[in-house]
Amino acid sequence: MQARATGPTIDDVFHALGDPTRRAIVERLSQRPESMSDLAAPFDMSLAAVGQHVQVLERSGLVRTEKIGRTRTCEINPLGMALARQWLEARRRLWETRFDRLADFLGENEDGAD
Amino acid sequence: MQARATGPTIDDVFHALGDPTRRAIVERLSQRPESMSDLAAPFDMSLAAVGQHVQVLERSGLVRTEKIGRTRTCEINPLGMALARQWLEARRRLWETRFDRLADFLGENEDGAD
DNA sequence: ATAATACTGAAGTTCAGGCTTTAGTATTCC
DNA sequence: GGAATACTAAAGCCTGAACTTCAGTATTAT
Repeated sequence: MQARATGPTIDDVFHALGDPTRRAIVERLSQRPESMSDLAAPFDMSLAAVGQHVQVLERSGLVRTEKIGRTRTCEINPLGMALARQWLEARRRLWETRFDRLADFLGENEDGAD
Repeated sequence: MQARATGPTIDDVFHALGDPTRRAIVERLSQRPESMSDLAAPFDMSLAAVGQHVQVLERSGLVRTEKIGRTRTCEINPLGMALARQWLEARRRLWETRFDRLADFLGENEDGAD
């Protein structure tokens, strides 16, 4: 039955980044990959809880994991970050072109043009 | 009593962007400023609910509003977007330098290059 | 002045999501 | 083999946050 054939959505990404613990995990993994236990150690919560956060991050394309033997290693997945960045950039383009049009409008009605 | 003297935090911004309705609001406002009512119209929820979302967006620095007469006009505030973008960029720099160091390591142990 | 509009505040309801605990499974060590 | 390690799945608890409704204020229109 192959659920979740499609990749992560923008909603997945921003929902994942909305939680401070998950952002902290992303920050740590931005520096180096880590095992589940090492990753969980500094947090004031159970290993299981951190595991759940990692699952959310994985589904959102922000983290990639691989299990070797009995340890699972987690590392950053650029895909999720790219999705987030693209969304922000797209919005920025929109309101910047709005400002440009405003500037054009002000510009052509200024001075002795025409 | 002047609460909230300090500006919006990263947590405010990403929490705000974590909700799909609020992202939809940001998308609309990226195109043009709108009154509360106009903004709320297309959403399948009460005006009050949209108003609450706008408050969250305002506290997070993603939206700016101004009340003139009895209508409140909402528009994008670049500050929040900038905060989000900065956070993403900072993480990206981290793991990219990690990759660079890896590349350097591989490079210096390869071929005769120096 | 009265009515209509455009919000705004407050209180209550509901539910998703973050956490815990417990009980597993798979792997490595001795 | 048995004991320790490293997760993982499942169940339940609990809080925060999203939404509603309703009542209230300020502004504009007639």
